[in-house]
Amino acid sequence: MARRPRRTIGSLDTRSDEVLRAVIDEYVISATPVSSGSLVEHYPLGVSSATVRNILSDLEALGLLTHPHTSAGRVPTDAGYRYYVQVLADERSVPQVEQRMIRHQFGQVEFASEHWFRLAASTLAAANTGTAGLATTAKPRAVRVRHVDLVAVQDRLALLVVLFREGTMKQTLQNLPAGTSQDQLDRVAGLLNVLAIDRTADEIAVALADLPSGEASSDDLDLLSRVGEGLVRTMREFDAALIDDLFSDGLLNVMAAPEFDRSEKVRQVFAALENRVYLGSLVESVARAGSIQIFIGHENRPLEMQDVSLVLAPYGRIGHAIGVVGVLGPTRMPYAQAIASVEFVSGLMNELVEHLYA
Amino acid sequence: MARRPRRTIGSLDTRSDEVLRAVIDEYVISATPVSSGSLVEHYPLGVSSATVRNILSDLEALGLLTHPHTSAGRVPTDAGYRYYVQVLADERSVPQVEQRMIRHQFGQVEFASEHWFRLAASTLAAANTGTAGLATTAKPRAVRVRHVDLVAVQDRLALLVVLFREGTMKQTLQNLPAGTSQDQLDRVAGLLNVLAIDRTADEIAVALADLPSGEASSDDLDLLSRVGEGLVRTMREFDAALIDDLFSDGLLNVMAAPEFDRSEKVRQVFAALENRVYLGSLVESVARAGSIQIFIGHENRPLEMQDVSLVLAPYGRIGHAIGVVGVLGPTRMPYAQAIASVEFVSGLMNELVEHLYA
DNA sequence: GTTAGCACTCACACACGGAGAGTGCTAACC
DNA sequence: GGTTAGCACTCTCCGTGTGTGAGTGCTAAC
Repeated sequence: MARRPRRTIGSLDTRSDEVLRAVIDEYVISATPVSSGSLVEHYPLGVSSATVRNILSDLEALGLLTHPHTSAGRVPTDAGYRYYVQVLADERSVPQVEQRMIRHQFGQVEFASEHWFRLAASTLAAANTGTAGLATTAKPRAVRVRHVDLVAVQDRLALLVVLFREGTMKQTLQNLPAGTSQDQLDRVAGLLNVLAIDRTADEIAVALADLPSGEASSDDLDLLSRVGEGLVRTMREFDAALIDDLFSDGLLNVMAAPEFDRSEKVRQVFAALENRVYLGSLVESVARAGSIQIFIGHENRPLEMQDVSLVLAPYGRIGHAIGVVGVLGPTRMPYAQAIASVEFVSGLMNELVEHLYA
Repeated sequence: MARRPRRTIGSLDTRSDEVLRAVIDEYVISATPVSSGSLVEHYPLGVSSATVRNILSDLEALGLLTHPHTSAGRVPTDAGYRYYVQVLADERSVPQVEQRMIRHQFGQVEFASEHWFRLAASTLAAANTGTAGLATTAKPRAVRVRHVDLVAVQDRLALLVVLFREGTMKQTLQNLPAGTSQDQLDRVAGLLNVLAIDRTADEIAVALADLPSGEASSDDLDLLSRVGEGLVRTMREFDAALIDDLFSDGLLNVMAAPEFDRSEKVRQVFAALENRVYLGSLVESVARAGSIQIFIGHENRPLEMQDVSLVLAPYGRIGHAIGVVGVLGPTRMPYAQAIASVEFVSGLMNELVEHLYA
């Protein structure tokens, strides 16, 4: 299972790889520039610190590492992380014990999708120190109606509940003419079901336009077209959104990272998360790729997000509803672990979705 | 309309009041200790800085102000803010123009309650610089069923939709025996409606226990008691929660305040907001009081919240669903303005709820 | 009671200096 | 030729010292 294309960036020699891996692993833990000395001390490189220094300066020349200042250790660049992710990261997986624990938790939870998303987010947050977990609901392209329901809430007001074939649902309040009875609502709901079932917003709009109108129309038909329009509006609104709902957990973990000790930085991250347009575009591209995608630091367009990385994987069924789960953290993030946990959780969500809407 | 009990704390003389008000007003703007000099310069106190210094030291002796250090200006204490809020704050109200604008926005928004809460939160965030807006959904004590619906989602799975008399709704997925038809679901939904309507969880549980059971039970009755149990569970869970849903906006504004420039402080605030237990207790006490309540700094129990203040007002109908709207900010907060905007928005929410569930 | 004057205090900003960490280079070594 | 020991060099960090300015508290005069 070649998860990621390996060696797409020309590989370095083995020892350089080893040193780079050691630098990144060490830096991810310590969050301070790593020196040649600490490398030979903590990693079995089998050479002296002087040799390591030579290698480090080569890696720096390649743009994979930098130097805060002359007498400081080395820090990975975004390119360094990219190389690490692409070539160096060991393909690990979530330990069986944890897998069982997580599966168990998903089993425990009330059989309702919102809980799953929360759980996915919190599982991912817990699985990686210093990162936040993200989960979007599975967002279909153009939803089709499975079932429509109308319930009187008050004299001039009804709740319109729509269940979509793709497994999500929406509800909105609809204004009614005065004196509409629940009986009439039931009749109209029946008509609307026949008219709307298995159809998209556009198709329903066409069907509504074809209704006999004008003089010959009864009260029921009037109400039908009125409620139908509300239905179409609701569906179009839903279709237009790039992300339906976004659950996150562990943002506090991210704030705890030393790179975010000034609240100004934290603000940026939060502001970025509220930037649904960019997140939407990421979801889009992850869905299109159909596999786990990693966005590192400056690879993110918005300036506010150039200090963070995201590891995102799609779940759901292509052509149907697709959502994304993943983690967000500082660029200094345990990528190997993050990749493993994101892949596991997205696989799990896949199973759940499959099972639910088979 | 005596909104808050005035002069419950023994009043100082007029001039001391004026100076204290000036200190607080100035500090809220500048966020730096205010000196006697700047007071005489910016406020029409009609006395010299030496006199002001005397008054300041009196106010400090009373515990209403402090001193970061000898040669610094004065800073209000929590007690100072309390006195300000209780006695000094001018009873202002939101300007007519803004009121109209806000009403207009509420009118524009889709007639669905979730939007209102979001709008309430963002309105409150926008109305006060440096504070966040909060809104909880109206949470009834013990909900009663208005209508129940069952929709097949998949072979062994149905969506149970419950609409409560109090105006909220819940949905959950229910496991079914294999081979259950929508027809049967419709019949059972009919039975369940008869059994559950206008009843609380406990009452429904009793009614379910009274069902003819054992050998004589048909498939429908089996399914009814099964789904009924799910309904009771859902309702009990909902009843038990202190807060159903919490919307917030403008947390970024709070982070921008100079007192929160180190992310450690910000973390505390966020952690506190995730402490639903404490927030629930606040909501409880605001609901019981039936009027706007202010919680200043150390008046908050959790350590993490002793640097923030909350201004909260209830809305809804006592004995029915009650929710809370308000703002959260640093103790250095424009209280007069916050009070005005919170009272306006809670009034507005009241109107909306009244209109909806009259 | 109010105010001018003044001594006193203290944070803040800045410069200085030593210590320590870590590099880069060179020359010797294998 | 790659590897390594040795060493000079650089730069941050931290503690110390000092001057400056803001602001108070006190006193004595108004």
